Amino acid sequence: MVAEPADVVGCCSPLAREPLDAEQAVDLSRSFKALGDPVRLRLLSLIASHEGGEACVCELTDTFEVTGPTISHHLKVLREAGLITGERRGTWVYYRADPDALRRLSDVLATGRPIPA
Amino acid sequence: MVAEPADVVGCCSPLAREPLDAEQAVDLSRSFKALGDPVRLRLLSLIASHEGGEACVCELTDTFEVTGPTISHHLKVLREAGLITGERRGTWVYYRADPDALRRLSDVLATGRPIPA
DNA sequence: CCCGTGTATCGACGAATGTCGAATCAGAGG
DNA sequence: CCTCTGATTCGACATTCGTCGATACACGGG
Repeated sequence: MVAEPADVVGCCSPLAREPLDAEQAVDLSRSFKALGDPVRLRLLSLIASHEGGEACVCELTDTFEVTGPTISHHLKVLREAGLITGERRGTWVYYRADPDALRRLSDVLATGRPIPA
Repeated sequence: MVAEPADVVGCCSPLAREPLDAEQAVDLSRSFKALGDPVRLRLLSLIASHEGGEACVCELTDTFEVTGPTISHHLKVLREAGLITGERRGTWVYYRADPDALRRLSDVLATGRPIPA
């Protein structure tokens, strides 16, 4: 069994407490890289802030200037980074954000502050 | 005067509260992209966790398998993303992490949780 | 003033990335 | 069964990125 990201990083390991080892860094950088594109960041935000916690792809496409295939590509990147999950219901596909994944990344960057219990 | 990132994003605007507009997204994605490389993530962590809150470039170079110019390049990327600042003191250059920048990114990802005061 | 050492910049190159149009797959409904 | 619509995959292309060696810059010390 491969270690989950959560196992590797731990629940409360801010970047500033101790140096990341190479493996942790590779793991985390994959997630941050997924956030390193404006379209993906907006997609994630649209999904996470959407009523009901999920959004249909058809609602996402109209917001951007890029084509459908490009949206699809970005959703795949977010999905493979573990930041969102997708589910098909009939004709439409709905995506929702993974709060645990976001929180994990947030905690890594939370320097200096005590981690809320 | 150009708006600072902190002004654009606000101090407590998580991704999931409301959709990021295009400008915010471009701004934030630049920072996350800087974190989207394993070497840069380890560099940042080494700097942030180093005693005294700062680290000399000479101490960073030995940790990695990459050459000096490459380290220099990654430090530049982190610097231009506003995540670290560099200062020359005599022969050596010392870098330190910017806690505000890290906290700002952390807060953006802190979904659902109340922001600690 | 000239080295020697620590950093940074430059120029180049292969690999990865973002984007598109065309083609394909998945379901719903005649 | 056929077709229409929504979503993904495929193949291609220009751009960006990470890396290196060579070179240039900044200081401190003989």
